[in-house]
Amino acid sequence: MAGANAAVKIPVEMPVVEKRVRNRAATQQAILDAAKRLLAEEGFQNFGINAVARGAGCDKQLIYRYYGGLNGLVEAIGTDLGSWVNDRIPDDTGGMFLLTYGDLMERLSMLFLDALRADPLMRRIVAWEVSENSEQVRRLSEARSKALAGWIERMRGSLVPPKGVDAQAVNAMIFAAIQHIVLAAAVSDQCAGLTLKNGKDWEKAATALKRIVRGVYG
Amino acid sequence: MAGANAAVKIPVEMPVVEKRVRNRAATQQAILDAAKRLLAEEGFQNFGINAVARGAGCDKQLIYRYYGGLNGLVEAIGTDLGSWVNDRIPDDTGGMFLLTYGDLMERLSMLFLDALRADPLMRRIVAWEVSENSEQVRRLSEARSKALAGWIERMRGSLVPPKGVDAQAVNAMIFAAIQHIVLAAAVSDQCAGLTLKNGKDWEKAATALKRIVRGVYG
DNA sequence: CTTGCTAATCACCGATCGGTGACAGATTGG
DNA sequence: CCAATCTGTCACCGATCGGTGATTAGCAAG
Repeated sequence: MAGANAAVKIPVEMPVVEKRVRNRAATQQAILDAAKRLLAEEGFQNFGINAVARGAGCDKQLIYRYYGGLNGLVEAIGTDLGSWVNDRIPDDTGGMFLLTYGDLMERLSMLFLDALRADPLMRRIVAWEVSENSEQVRRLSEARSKALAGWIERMRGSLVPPKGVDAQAVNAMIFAAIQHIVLAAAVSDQCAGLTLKNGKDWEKAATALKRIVRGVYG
Repeated sequence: MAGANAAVKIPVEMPVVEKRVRNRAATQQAILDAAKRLLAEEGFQNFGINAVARGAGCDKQLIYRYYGGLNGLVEAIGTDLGSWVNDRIPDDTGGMFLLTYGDLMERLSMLFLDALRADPLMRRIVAWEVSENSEQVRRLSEARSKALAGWIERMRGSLVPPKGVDAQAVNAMIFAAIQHIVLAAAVSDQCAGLTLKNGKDWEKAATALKRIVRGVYG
């Protein structure tokens, strides 16, 4: 820039940027936050040590020191994931009385659909899960599925699926449908020819989903 | 290995590797084949100019010359995709008489499920679609959905969905479920707690899928 | 054989990647 | 006050990335 001559010897009296305090806990948190933010906003494609360090505004060496590298950092994200899920998906029944297994699954479907739509980090992780099978993503996947299974179990209460229906397989299909449609919509606003832009589109999707659930469980 | 001393001065009389013939068409095809193979086997993560050139056993410069770079190459893959789909998914009804829309959708679901399970390239492309929104993947996505839509339209014949059902939305859910469950199984042999390893597991998944279809369309 | 044309290769560029060793500044215990 | 420890920064490494001239090598027509 102008005036960048070396002769001036002003000792940078007070650098406008406030000095970074020496605080390990805060730095660790900043790194973790930056990692989650980066993963949520940019996806797993360019997720690496350098990017996280840039995002956290610190040296990448600290990531190695405090988390033992990217693997450890991802693991820390996974640990966070548990509470994350429990914070974002309601545990109660929303004031409804779930009388039948169909009631339960309809409600679970809607809650999961909305939660996933509202959670970019979780979406990126799901996309990562179906794209790679590294150690990193396996850890994340495990944490996610465990948290999810726990939530479902808590919601289920004492309700049991009707006889003659392989509920595990059917539910896997339903959750798979939700995950894929939300992922597809997040990147291209559509899925299998169905436009998913505004709330009205999502209303149609939700209705179709409920119809599917009711078609199986009544 | 043994005997690899540098003193021997045999002028490599006849390098075992046969000399590459000067043949533009063949080279172009080799590049395209290598690209498809790489994408199918390694995924889109490490899919790049250098990797394709290595796989094709030629210089990357030729990819720029013949395809105008990676974008053009991906476009060529997309063009291939159309015939690819039509080759791999049967157009007939398998000797069945599809009397109802439910019959049709059940058959389409099974065909699509099997086709996707058997086609690693298509799987990688689907995973790519939900992970990124670059120009490249958009081209591929468009080619895929167009080929798929054409196939469905051809199979549909004159059958129409029952009144009172948003078939477009429901079918999007069904296809989303198939895609996600196949992708998840391909990388981790499971989906939403459902194990998907052997044929028996897939039988259960197929049954669940049919039950869902029949639940909606009867 | 010579002359063009073109297929194909080589060499190199700057940028970025993951990873590491050395060092500087602050804090703390003795 | 000194020394050890901890936090943070910097410089550098080799490898790989996408991308681009310049060059070599084979083929065919004259």
